[in-house]
Amino acid sequence: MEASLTGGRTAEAKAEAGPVGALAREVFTDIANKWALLIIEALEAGTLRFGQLRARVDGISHKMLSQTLRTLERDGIVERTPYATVPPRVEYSLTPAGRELQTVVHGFCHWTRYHLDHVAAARRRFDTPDHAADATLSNGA
Amino acid sequence: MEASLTGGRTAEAKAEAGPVGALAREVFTDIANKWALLIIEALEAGTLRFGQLRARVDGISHKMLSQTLRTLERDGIVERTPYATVPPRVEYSLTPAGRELQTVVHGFCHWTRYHLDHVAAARRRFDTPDHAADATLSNGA
DNA sequence: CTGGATCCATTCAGATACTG
DNA sequence: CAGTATCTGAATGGATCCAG
Repeated sequence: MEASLTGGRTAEAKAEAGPVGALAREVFTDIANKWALLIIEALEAGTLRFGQLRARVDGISHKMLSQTLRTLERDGIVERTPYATVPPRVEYSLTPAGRELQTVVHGFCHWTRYHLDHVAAARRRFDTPDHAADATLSNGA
Repeated sequence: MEASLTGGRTAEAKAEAGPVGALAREVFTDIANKWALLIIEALEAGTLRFGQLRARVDGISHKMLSQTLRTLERDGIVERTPYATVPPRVEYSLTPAGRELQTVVHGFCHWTRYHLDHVAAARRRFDTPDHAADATLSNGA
């Protein structure tokens, strides 16, 4: 039985609506946000230092990078390696699980790039005032 | 040349840092949030009505469902089909592009389920007070 | 049933300042 | 350089009420 994650009110869904489902939702929420995904994507380059990451993920703030990295480390997605040098140096890389996730994230980025034109066109259509012009509502039922 | 989406300050990245990069980031942000992903995942079931979607995506509010669906429709990911019946009936389904995205989302959900134990273990380790006990800081460089 | 609008609490996210 | 804490404004998200 494949747990659904969406957690609908079906029979099986109710059965796994316990702490497992809650944890799943929690983890899902941790990674389903743009900063987490962009960081994971950026770590495709291998091991990166804090500053390097900051340069690669355009627009991210010091705080968000730090915060998101901590979340990802906690979830076992990125590995943090501090060196006792001065000035301090900390390197971040993906764990094996993180690398698996990275392939998915990559698919995500690929989709976005590949369908940019499609999206742009869809938006033009949607934003056009006569959006419902040729709709001619299907008289269902 | 593969656009990076993360938009770092590399040479090529700067070259595409125009409206294209901006749009990419915008679209990415639209779909990189839990409600959008959960809705897309829920639409794996095929065509669903508003109420059915609401039942399938556990915990989503009326407002968020409505709002997110509009965003996804605008981006050409879901298709909205209203019927001129009374009471009104509206059906939602994935567009071809949406179905392609769905496979990626599915990988996402799969990763979450498959690595739940790994994450739980990582969290236990991370949340343990003696987190840095056996660290014995690598004396790099 | 679908969907929009409003009000309100919570959270997110950026800027800044400060420690090691 | 890396990281944390605080303060503030913006955005998210939920509850409720109203319209088609």
